[in-house]
Amino acid sequence: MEQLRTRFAPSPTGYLHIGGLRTALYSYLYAKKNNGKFILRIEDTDQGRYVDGAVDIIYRTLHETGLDYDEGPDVGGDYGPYIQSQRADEYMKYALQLVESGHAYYCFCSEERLESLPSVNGARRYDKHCLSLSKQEIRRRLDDGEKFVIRQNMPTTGSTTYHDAVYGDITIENSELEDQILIKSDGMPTYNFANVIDDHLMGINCVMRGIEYLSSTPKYNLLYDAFGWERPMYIHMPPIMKDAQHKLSKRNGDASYEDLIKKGYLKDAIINYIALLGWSPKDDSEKMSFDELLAKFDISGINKSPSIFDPKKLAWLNSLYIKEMTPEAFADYATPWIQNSYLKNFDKTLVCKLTQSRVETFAEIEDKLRFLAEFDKFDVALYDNQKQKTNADTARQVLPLVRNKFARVETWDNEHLYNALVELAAELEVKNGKVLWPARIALTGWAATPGGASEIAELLGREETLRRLDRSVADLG
RNA sequence: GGCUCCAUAGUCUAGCGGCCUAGGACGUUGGCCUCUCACGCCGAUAACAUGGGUUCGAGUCCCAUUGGAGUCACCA
Repeated sequence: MEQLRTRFAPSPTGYLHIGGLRTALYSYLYAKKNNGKFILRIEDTDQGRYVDGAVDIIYRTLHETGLDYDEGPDVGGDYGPYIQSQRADEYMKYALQLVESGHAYYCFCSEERLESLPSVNGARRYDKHCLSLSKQEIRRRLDDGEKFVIRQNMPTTGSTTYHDAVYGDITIENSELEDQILIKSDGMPTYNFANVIDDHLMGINCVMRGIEYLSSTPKYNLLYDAFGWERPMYIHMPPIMKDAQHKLSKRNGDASYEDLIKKGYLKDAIINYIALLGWSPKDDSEKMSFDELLAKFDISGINKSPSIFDPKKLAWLNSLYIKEMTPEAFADYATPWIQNSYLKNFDKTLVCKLTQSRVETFAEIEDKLRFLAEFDKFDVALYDNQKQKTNADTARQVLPLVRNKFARVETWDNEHLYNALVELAAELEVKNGKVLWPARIALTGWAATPGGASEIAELLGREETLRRLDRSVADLG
């Protein structure tokens, strides 16, 4: 059997979007599942939209996420070059072949004439005006150096049907098809044309892409037919939405892969989550490693309807990946966030210990412990706690004793500090909560904190702990 | 607007005529655990868009309506 060859063909116009990444993911998974090849091709036929550095982002993101392509601009291959602007010469040749066979024709129409065309149902349609030009006239105008484009000559009757692996059979009336431009007046091919030529030349027999191409696929097929080439297998996928009405897009400032990484999402969680957007495994698996994804992926699990990107679920998945990291790995990954904030002045191991099970993204670490850096006067009502039976009055009695206990603690760590507090409670013949609660409030001024009084005291250090205790006692009057 | 496609809870989804008094997950929420919070564990909440068919039987098939998406560029 012929080897499966599929490709990811992005345009270097900026960051790699979540939708694009998912397309690459599915293509990669499907290719690998079938012992096929996954190819990267850069579609830069529109110089106007080229963004510097965008190509590098594509390479980097794909490699970082493990979507290693077998052939591509930076890794080579037998079908290169893999950048369309470097294959520019090829396209005209094929377009001319189509002109020769009558499947395409020269068009000299001016922009003004095009704009004057009547619009039908809200859309202007080219009227095949130049199709009737005589050979001599075309020759003459070409010799005169007139600007031209080459258009595909669509049949006006009949219909075109094709099969999509996700959406099934799709039929479109040929009369709906416009004589689209194949070669632009600057001599460059349009995306649609270059795509077909390159896919064929590169032996691509499986095309996976977004649903936005579903309705132009008949045009592609007509091109394949005109050349007498075999049509590829098509797998279109539904869009990823920001909400019910809007697609996720960089234009609206929606998160790209890089943004998510910067916010502290793990690449495994991102991949895992987007795999689940529009696809589901046969079983009920949710959290899946890359290898499990590879084992379970199947195009029959691809959904037909658009799915909305849910940051909450991504965050949940991310927290799962964070929790399963070893403390060392977590500390390692958290380093940039810690180093770039007030947290750099605190014990990293302790900071990590208190936050690993409490954050969904690394960016949250900073917020969770902000009381370490900011200790302002707080409302004494915080000492009120029904369950522990504490309030400002009980705090006033207990806090000075806590201070004294702490002052005498020799080894400043959680265990000793905790024992000191429990000991105090025992001496006073009260429940632990009666001293633990006010102690924590007095040290932080926060109703809820990661870790308890002793853990926070350990993090603050002896000096700062006693200082805060003194101040809180003073504030109680 | 024309054309194409889609339609299970707030969200992601399972379901391919009887196993569905619709399953899983996020979220929300009650409880347990607990030095508060978080984690973890146990429970709850909420859906087959509507109307017609077909069939002994419909979330599953057909049609219509409604809603949504995509597309209609010398952009990809």
